[in-house]
Amino acid sequence: MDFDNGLPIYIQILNLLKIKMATGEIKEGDKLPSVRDMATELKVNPNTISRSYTELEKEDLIYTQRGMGTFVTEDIEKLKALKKKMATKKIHKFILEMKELGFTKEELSRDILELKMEED
Amino acid sequence: MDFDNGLPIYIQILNLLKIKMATGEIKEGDKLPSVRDMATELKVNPNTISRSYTELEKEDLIYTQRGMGTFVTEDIEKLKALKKKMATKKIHKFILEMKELGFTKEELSRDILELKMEED
Amino acid sequence: MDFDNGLPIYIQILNLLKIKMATGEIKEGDKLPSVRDMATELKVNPNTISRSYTELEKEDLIYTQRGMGTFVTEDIEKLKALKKKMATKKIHKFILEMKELGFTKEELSRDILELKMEED
Amino acid sequence: MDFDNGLPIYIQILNLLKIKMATGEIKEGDKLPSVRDMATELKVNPNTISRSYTELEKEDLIYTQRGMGTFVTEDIEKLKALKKKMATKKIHKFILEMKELGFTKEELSRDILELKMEED
DNA sequence: GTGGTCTAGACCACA
DNA sequence: GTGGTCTAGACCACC
Repeated sequence: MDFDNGLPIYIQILNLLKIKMATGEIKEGDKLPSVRDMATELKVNPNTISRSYTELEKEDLIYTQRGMGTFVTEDIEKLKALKKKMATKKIHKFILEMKELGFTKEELSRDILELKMEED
Repeated sequence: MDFDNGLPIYIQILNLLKIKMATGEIKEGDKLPSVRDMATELKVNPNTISRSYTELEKEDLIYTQRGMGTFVTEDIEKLKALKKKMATKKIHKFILEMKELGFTKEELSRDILELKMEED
Repeated sequence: MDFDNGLPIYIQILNLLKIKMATGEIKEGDKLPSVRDMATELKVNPNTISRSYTELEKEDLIYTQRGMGTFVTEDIEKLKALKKKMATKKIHKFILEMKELGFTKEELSRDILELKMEED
Repeated sequence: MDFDNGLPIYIQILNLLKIKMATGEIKEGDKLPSVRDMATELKVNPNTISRSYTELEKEDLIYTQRGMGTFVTEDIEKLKALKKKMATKKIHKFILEMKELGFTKEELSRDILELKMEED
């Protein structure tokens, strides 16, 4: 796992966790690794992990129990909403940017399918 | 024109110019506004505009003639390539991210078309 | 009963007991539930209850008889004083904070009455 | 200025700034001291100030201009709303807590006025 | 053991 | 000069 790109490390970790929650790789109620464990595993300072967790907690996606650890929200609806929210946000942004470049949605729809052919 | 979001202002301006070049709103050989003019127009520090121009010059998309000003490249192929390059880059990034969220290209292709219906 | 907010759980429980003593819901000489019973009832670690009791004992509001359990003080004056102490402390803090915000006591006195109208 | 009490320093500073904004001691558009300046002035680590600023920015009460500094929101309505919000929140909390102790609003209203007599 | 806070000092991008 | 991020290491309260 690299953190080369320009984004802050704590954001990259936070996004990683969000994706895992959205795809169900991490489920409701699951215990997240302790701040220290995750820090050593990712070779990052504990403060950095702590910050990722704090941000996620502000979004009500995880919660902490004092002295017990950090857990994914029990509210499965939040996790479902997360996936949908992340997806539509990305799609809208994509279409907006491509429109600026002069693409219509039909072209995009077709290009994406064709791209599939090339890559597979 | 706001520069509220997280991106550096010089990047936002740079992208704006790129899009104008890609869509033909600015054509090969066109003269760009002087650093100072553009700075006052966008209410931005001249250094910021200067940096945008410098970056574009590094990409051979514009060039400066001392005492004359800054101009878009005469090489029309570069501009055509620009559009294609920007588009494919965005598309690849988009598909990659959506795959992480568990979407297939077929779903994306369909979703984009459906999205069209809702919005039009 | 939730313990979501920022306050330490043992403080919340301690305050709860204090209020019950101040309002007479728990009376002088009453036996308190055992640490273990209260812990299971409130779904909390026994250590936490233990700490609440210890703190109350330091304030001479309760006492323990080895092998018998934990009891509210027999000194009825202490309980009366408790109510007054808690009240004046809260009032002073409140007025201090509201003064910082630029409110006079007259305004507060009036606002509280008006607030009553709205809520009843 | 002491930071003795239990609250995190960054919260205390944050609250201080809020009060100054609510009372108009700091006005819309005002430039706040730089992170470093305020840190040396309050004899606190710059990170701590930074955190206070970050939290206030999340509440849209201040904003930062890259490389320029940190400023109070231009939106005067936000500042007015702040005062009202802080006040009602404190009042409600106060009344709630006093009700638990068995006080009616009429008693509170009277007690606050009487308290005035004592203190002046 | 857990997370939360704070300090000290560093580097970076931005204007 | 500005704020943003990160590391290193420490202390604390809580469970």
